[in-house]
Amino acid sequence: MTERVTLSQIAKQCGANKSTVSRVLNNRCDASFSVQPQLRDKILRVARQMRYRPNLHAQTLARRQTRLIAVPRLVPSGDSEHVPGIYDAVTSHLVPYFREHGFEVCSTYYDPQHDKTLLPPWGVDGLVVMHRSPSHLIDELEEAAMPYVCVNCPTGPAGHSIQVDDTGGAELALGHLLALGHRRIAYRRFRTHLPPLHSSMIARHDSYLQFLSDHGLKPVKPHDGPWDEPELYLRKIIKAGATAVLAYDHVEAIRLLKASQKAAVRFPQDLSLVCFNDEFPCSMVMPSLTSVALPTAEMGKHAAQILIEQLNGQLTGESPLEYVLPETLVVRQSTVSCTM
Amino acid sequence: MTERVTLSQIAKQCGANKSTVSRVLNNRCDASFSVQPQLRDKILRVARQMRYRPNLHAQTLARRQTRLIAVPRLVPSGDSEHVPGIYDAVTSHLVPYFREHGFEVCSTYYDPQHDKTLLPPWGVDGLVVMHRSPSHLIDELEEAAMPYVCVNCPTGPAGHSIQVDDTGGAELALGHLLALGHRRIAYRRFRTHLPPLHSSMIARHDSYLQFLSDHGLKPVKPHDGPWDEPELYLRKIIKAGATAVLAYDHVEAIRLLKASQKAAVRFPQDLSLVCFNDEFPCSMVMPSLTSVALPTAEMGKHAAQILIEQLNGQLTGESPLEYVLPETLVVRQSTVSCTM
DNA sequence: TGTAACTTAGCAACCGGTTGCTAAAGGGTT
DNA sequence: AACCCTTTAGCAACCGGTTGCTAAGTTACA
Repeated sequence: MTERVTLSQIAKQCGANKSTVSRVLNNRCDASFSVQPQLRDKILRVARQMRYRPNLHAQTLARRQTRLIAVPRLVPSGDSEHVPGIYDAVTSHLVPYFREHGFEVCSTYYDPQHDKTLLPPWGVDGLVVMHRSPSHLIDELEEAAMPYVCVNCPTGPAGHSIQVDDTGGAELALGHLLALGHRRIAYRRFRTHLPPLHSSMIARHDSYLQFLSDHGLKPVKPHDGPWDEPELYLRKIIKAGATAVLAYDHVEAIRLLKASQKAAVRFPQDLSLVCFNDEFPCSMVMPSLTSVALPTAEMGKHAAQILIEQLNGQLTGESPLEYVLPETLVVRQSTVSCTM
Repeated sequence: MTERVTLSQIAKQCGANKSTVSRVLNNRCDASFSVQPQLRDKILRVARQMRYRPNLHAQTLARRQTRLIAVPRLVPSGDSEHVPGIYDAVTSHLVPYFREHGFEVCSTYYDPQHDKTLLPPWGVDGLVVMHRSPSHLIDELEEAAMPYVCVNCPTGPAGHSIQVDDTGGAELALGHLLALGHRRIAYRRFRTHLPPLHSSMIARHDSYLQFLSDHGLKPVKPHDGPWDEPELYLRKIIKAGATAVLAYDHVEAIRLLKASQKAAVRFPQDLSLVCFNDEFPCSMVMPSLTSVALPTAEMGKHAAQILIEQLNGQLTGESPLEYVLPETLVVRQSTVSCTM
């Protein structure tokens, strides 16, 4: 770390004591402290001249609070292509809100392979967790009494969380298809053989089954079990009479789009397509994708709000908050009336 | 900040002095210090039992170094859709490398609207800058003698940097088109009326002009000046006889793809398409995009390497390093032989 | 037995701020 | 002039570690 201007240096310059300088710069003019305008101005001037920037480590040590929020980010393992989820969207809404309230935000990097904690080695006042994390890591947060809020991922027993209503989103999407006359609706699951990485993998699939059952429809196979390559999957569901597909996310949807040529399926004429996650490039592909938008702005804002309240001690004693935010449907070109 | 176990508490538990505990936990057994195995083990055991985690702020203060690297990230302004560049790809390669060398990495958020510095308010040992930043911010880094390395963006007079060879990349792309028989090659500029946000906007365009000129070809208008909507742009270049397009980035390319229907152009039959940035979803759109891949892994690794060497004082006195890394061409479906 | 040399561990200052408490200076009143 | 109150500002301890130096205890050797 490069050497910086310190309080004492400023104090010496001004012929004052560093405690005075500290109080002036922090505007600590309570009943027990005051300065003459003359000295005050001099201190402020000198500090600006010397480009004084307080050492946050020292401040943290003395104040016992950092006003720093960590947002752990998953380090992508291996050389897999970076596929964007909603992390960035939510984070970008989180940051300004925290800043308005005097908190800084930093992303830390959590590598499931190596890291044994979500907590950064430097102190923070709180965390916003956006990835499903091993429960012992969440437990650790609670043991350490570290304020945190989970966004779109499972929380611990005492943790507040922001969830999205995937069931409602699925209903919007499926209702839309139903209204367009579709009766044979398939579900395209997430691209992995691994056990569910995220609760949405279960929620979206379950909601699919529930909705169909509620409306007297039968699921189109395959909707679970082993993962088929896109082309094979399309052939299977077409054979099974599907006229529409609900995809786990935009990436799956885009892969289906791509496989359509080989599988001799035309979107949307032969098959309508809806997906979760209205993120790039949903609006830019051809046909543009009808998709369920997660309320990323709201998620970010509420998460920040809850965490700030926690930090201000306004949420003690209450039972954990769980906000469930609605999703919305953005209709585009990939869904059309059923012609079958 | 929640209260944590401190050195002194451990020391008291062990009936030892905190300095001894500190040295044991940090394995400081130089010539001037040693402990009996018995005490050593006890300290280690108690520390583990009490789940001791050193306070990094205190350590930083005492050691005068943080072993923390900041990677500023642009806060997207307004509600614009998050469009991924290569930031994430590079960062994900940066992190493991730094960690292997004992450094932690955090992303900080830089908001051009409000922030007057790239430096986070807490101390860091160095920065990896990946966004074109106002030059006075870079100057500030140099004045503060803060080690930094710029990746794919302009650096200050004394700053090391990692650049990519956009000219080479353009030559690969254009050479590929040339080999396929294309002679009327258009260039699709970045989607903004603003002055160049990034040097690549100039470099790629210039390289385009240079290559054509070198090979006795004429640019297809419009390749600069006001930005046209994708559809209008396509109509214009088709009218001008274009058989291929080089796009500034994958987002532009995808937008062109989308506009093709309205503009009555077929990719790749009527128009071949190459773009810079081989990122999601280049391989997943239809037709998949022939694209120039930036060496994100290499960029991350070299950036980390240079910064670590700087931090170790191995790079003093030398003139600034500038690594220029080659780009590679990934040929996919969007480019075919010219049939005109 | 005295002493040099080595091992083991503690003292205390320091990193750069913050803050409770106290002291000095200034002003007003009796 | 003595006294009290208020304003102004400094002293010093503290936050939780790190580290140079020193002290106590052991062993080795003359």
